[in-house]
Amino acid sequence: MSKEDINLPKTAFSMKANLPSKEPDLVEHWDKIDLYNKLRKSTKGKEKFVLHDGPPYANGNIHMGTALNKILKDIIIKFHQMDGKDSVYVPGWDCHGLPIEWKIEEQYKKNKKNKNEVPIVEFRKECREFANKWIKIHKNQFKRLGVVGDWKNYYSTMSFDAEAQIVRELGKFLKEGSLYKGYKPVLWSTVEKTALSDAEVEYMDHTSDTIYTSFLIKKSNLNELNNCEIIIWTTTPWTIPANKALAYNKNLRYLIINLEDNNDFKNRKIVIAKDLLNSVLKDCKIDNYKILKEISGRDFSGTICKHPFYSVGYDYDIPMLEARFVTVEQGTGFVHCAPSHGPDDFNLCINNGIKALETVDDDGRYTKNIPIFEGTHIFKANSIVIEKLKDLKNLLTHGKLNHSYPHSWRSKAPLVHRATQQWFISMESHGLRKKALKAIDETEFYPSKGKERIKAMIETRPDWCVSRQRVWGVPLPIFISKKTREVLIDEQVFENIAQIYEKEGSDCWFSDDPQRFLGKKYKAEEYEKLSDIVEVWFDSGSTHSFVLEKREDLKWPASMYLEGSDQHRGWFHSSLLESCGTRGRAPYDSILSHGFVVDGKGHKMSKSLGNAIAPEDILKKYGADILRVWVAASNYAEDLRIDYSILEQHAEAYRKIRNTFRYLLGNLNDNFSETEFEKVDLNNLPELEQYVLHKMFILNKIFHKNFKSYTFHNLYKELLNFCTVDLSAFYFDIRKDTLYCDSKDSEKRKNCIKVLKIILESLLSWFAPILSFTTEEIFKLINKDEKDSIHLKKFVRIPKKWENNFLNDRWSKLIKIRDIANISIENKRAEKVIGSSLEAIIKIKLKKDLYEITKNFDFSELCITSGAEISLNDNMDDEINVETFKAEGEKCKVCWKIKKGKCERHG
RNA sequence: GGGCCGGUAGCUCAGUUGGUUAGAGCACACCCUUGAUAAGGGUGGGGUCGAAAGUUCGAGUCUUUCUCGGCCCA
Repeated sequence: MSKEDINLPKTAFSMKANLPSKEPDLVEHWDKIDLYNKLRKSTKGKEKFVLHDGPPYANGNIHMGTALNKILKDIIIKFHQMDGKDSVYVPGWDCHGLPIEWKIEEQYKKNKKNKNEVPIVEFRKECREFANKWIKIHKNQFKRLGVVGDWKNYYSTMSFDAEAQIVRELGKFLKEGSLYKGYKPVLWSTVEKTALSDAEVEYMDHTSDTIYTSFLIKKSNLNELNNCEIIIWTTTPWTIPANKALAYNKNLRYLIINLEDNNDFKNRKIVIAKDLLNSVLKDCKIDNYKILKEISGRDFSGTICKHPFYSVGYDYDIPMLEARFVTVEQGTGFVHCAPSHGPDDFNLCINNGIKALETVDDDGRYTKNIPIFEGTHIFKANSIVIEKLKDLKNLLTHGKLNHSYPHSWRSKAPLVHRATQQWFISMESHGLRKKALKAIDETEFYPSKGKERIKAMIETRPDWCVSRQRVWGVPLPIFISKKTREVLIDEQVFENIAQIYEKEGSDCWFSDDPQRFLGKKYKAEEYEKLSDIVEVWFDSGSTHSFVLEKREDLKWPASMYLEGSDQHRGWFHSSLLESCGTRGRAPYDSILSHGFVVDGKGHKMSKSLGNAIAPEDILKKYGADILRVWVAASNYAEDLRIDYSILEQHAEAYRKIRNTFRYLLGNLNDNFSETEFEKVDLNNLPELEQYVLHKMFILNKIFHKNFKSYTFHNLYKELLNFCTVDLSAFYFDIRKDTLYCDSKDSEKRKNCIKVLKIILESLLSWFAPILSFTTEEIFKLINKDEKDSIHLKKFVRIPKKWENNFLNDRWSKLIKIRDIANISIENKRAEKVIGSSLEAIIKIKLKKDLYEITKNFDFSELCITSGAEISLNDNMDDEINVETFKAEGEKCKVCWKIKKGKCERHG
């Protein structure tokens, strides 16, 4: 007998995966066979599953987070496709916005070009080209990960039809009346008369005037506070005329103090934070005083003060508001709030129903909203304000402070926070908040905690500011009547603008005659054309309108939005508001959010820590399928850890799966044909095969349950355990004897081959969404049709009749006996009595119940020994007892079993 | 600083409404095999469930505090 006479496995499927070099060929293959359109044809007319792509920003190479996001999307899309749905995926990109503007400006700086001398249209053209360049790069990076989608017909927020639709969407808010003009502080340069972004700001030393001034309490819930005065400290005295509120911290302790020095404040009662007593005493040169009472910050709740200029035209209430940003680092433990002149102030005030006003004009002069001081330039106002406070006996002291202060990077002039005209979408005027909260309730969240997260944000968020004073974006389609100062609201105008953009994009807004946009109905000279652009969250929040609604191949609402958990405040949020405002419901049925990619210790990845891994490096070292395994095996509901040792572990698991396939292919000699599962004649199969089919029935059930709840890490674990525990260590090990040593026409062997084919077909379909490359590699090997793909297949349907709980019971008992036999064999092996288990025979003693079930069963096959005897023994402590003995006799040259006589199979 | 979420073997994950000695796979150690062979099989070791306190007959599971980490906000 030689090796040629037994049926050893043979396959072209290599043990070594070589993924980094093989995978790019498969990407090319999918391109060549036009897999995406084939998929569409294959499920044409079927129920659609639309995972609407959250557009990544077209800027910079992809990182692990992007890779995770795209792979997870691809896995889910493939799952639904193989489940029989028409699972459509149109990738998209977010293109407008500041980061790209910066990049272009940086290039200008390098080339010594001045942005202000470049026509806006030309500048925007460069931004557009920049975005296009990155879309191309991203596209290839995503395809390399195995992501299948409509790469030829992707969407972008800068496409002409997108820009047109964004105008139409804004028109809806304008028409409804929920888009209103308001004011919000931005960093402003009075020299350049322009708003500046954070990146254009330089911090330099600056000497500011400081004042301590007082606000008389008008009314308080705490009796002792009546007639007391709240002291504030500020480095911007010129903002005092714009004061609208005072802030305190409820967790601080405060003191009521009676002042007894001989000056304006003699016998006046002031309030300051306890921790700041000494610094206030020192700054204000207070020598004689008396502490009257210590109170809690909470006591200020409901307190109303008077403005220090109360008597000269500022006769409105100044409420005291609770704010966490109040600290005891410096000042008095109270902060004066001018909503028009500070972001903190603005947010606190808006949350308490106090809106910012236009208090200072473009040049830096007080407007008519500021009594007494109208027309005064704010940089000259400090001394005037200080004088006035002194006159009114409300100034404790004033001084100078040298500190770091924002300046313009260009003119080096000091900047101010100034409320400028902005455009807001109201959360309340047309019930947007209510609609959005209802929509959240009607949305399915994976994991479920996402629902609470977004709900809490919607409940408390202020009105949505949708305007920006930049150039790279969709222009706000707003004309204001020069006469009435009213906004022009006419659907025909919006539609006219949209139609122009559809043909040529939105650049023309900045270059063309306004009359073009107004049409014949209105005269351009009577209107002022806005030059603001729409903030980019409105762009991406509108993708559902110009992608889902507009495209024939998609549907509205989407089946799912899937992004990182930060998007509860981002895209999930803006899409919800946009859609609820215009269509009254969410643009998605479900939301899946994933955690962030962190390093092996759970720390965030950063360049400075040096713990970041680039997807590119993983692709080079392991291949995309290993990355896909990492995604599938990780619990995305939490943060996902990754480092090379974790990847190595997953690569190890991958090898196990690969070898499972190799065993199947080897024993089938790469000859594969699909099986009609329903037609499998169970009664003619050996029990072991029936048991394996039962196991597959159960696995299939678990598989679909986990698919339904999108818990892929559990699903993957079940598949892997099936390969390891049920196949490799059990079924495959036992059946090697039959496969290798039985003749090819033996019924038993044929039945085994039949089951191997079933397993191969099933595993290929189950693994295809995850191991997209490897399953395709195998599929190409066993399938003649070169234009076919595993991804065009459906999940196997496991017949209900494969379920066999009787066999399951029986075999779990048999396996228990096998486990005990293995321990016994291992003991003899340790004693060096035997080596291979085929050198052993086992004697099994069982109590009556087990004996009755198993007495006719051949344990030598199950335990891979040369012999096995079973006997009844009811007088044992244990239920099962197994003894191992060295097998006596001749070793069969074919099957290696040791028999006293001739081998019954091989003579 | 605030809000939300999380911490179970070296790693990835299970752990029902609180109820036996906390599970799986991988990794590790030892052994076997050399007919899945840069593979395969067997056996085994390994956890004070982030820490402390509390509720309870009983806590990985409930409560509080602390700690570490993440996201968002300031």
